[in-house]
Amino acid sequence: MSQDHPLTLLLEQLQLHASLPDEDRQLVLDLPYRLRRLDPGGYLVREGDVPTHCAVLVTGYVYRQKVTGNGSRQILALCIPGDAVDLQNMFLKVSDHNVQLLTQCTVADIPREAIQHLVQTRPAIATAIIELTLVEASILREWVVNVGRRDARARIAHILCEFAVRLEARGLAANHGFELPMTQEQLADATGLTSVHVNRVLKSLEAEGLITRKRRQVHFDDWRALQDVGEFSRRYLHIPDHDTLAQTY
Amino acid sequence: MSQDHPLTLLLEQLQLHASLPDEDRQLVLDLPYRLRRLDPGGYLVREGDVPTHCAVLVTGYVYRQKVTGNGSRQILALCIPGDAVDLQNMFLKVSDHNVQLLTQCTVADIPREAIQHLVQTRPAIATAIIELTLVEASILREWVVNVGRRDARARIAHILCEFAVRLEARGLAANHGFELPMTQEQLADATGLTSVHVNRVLKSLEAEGLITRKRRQVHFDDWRALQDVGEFSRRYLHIPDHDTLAQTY
DNA sequence: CGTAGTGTTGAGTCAAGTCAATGGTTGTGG
DNA sequence: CCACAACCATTGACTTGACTCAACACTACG
Repeated sequence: MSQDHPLTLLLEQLQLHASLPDEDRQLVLDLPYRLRRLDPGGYLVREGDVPTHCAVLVTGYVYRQKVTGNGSRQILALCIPGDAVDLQNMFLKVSDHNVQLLTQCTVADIPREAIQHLVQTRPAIATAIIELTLVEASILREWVVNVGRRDARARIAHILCEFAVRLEARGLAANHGFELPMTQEQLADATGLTSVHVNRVLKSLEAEGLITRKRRQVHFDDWRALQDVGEFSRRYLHIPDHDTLAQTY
Repeated sequence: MSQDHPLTLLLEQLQLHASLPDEDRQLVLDLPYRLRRLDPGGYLVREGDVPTHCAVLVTGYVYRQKVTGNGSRQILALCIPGDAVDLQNMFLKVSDHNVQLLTQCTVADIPREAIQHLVQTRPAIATAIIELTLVEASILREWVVNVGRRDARARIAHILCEFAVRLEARGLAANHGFELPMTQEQLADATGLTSVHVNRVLKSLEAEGLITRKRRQVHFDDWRALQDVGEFSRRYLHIPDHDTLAQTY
């Protein structure tokens, strides 16, 4: 399995809970795909679309979002490299939300039929996809809690913790610090706050010595305290314990 | 397919997007199960559990919930008859949330292995389960929007609309009115509000002629207006259009 | 008929929002 | 290399939707 095959991270993610048979592994890597390079702010999927491809994120970040009647936006999820961005659209007819680029990205477009065929013929892959989808649902449940029942400090601390642990688990973050490519407005849209208030909370977290910010770089000066503020527990991410990298958190 | 087989509603739900082969249908109905009757307030699943069965709701309602550090509770989803309550636990090791009974319920417990075996051997069933899971994720996304970006009036209107349409789609609600078996406190926990505020909002919706309440019975006097207040659109529920009952909404 | 769980109401408070201005950074083109 | 533009971050003053606290009313049920 060559390290620079664009679907390597996807394959790793599919094997997070149980490793696949050799043959299945090869079939995933043999999936037909076409690489695209896209700029920040653009859309990968729009609500109401009837897509024919599944985009797998190779590099960069995207987020899922919905816009409400009064024009405000809610960010629903962050996708990191290796995530299959529109599994929903492979199996449901119409997209129910938008997917927008956070950074410049490389995505691999895989035809809908190729994925469906794998699911039809490879039970282990079908199971792995079910698991992926269930983990995504679990994260969404935690977001409902975050936005519904935590105050601004806890919301922001929590989302910082989540992002760090997920990146770390996929080998994409340095220890106790990472590049957070979100503006404060995007952070606000992810936490159900306003950008003004996000700013105040970030500054207060920094003033209290929990984090340091330099550019978009965030460093955790007191990881334990930040977890406490955000009531963060890794359980809902369903990252297996044998993943030693993630254990450093 | 006998109408009073306890798994009939589950089977219908699995076939919401594509009908299953006859053989698969029979295999679903032949799943081994054990019926249990449980009282309101009890727990079906607790966070941290390692369950061995999948509970399918036959009658009654349950909800998913999580409790935060300061003791407040967030309701994450409502399950109605026909829902497979712990699919997550069939494929992930540990439960990440609690499931609590809203009303008295009858549940059918199906052994974990029986479900997994079906998924391994019946591609059409695996696909149907993926679809179910994706719809559940879509509903969760809408809940994040609801709690993150809508005011109290809209949140409550929205959840009333959702519940009504889902019940209707499964043939469980009368036209433009239904039994809402939730206390105002539970409604508050589902919308990220307090019960006091829920009370005020419900009264104001009633005063404006959008709904009528009698006991726990809710009637929609102005369905269109209620949808507008809640910015409700059925799309995210992914209920196929050919479902004529749901069309009345 | 008492008790426990809900629902209802009012008064006062507060976390977060709004509005509006200022300051910093980055990138671009002259 | 500088000037300008666009975008983002920061700050202060003020407002407000929702919360808190606390009392009281209703209903169901043993």
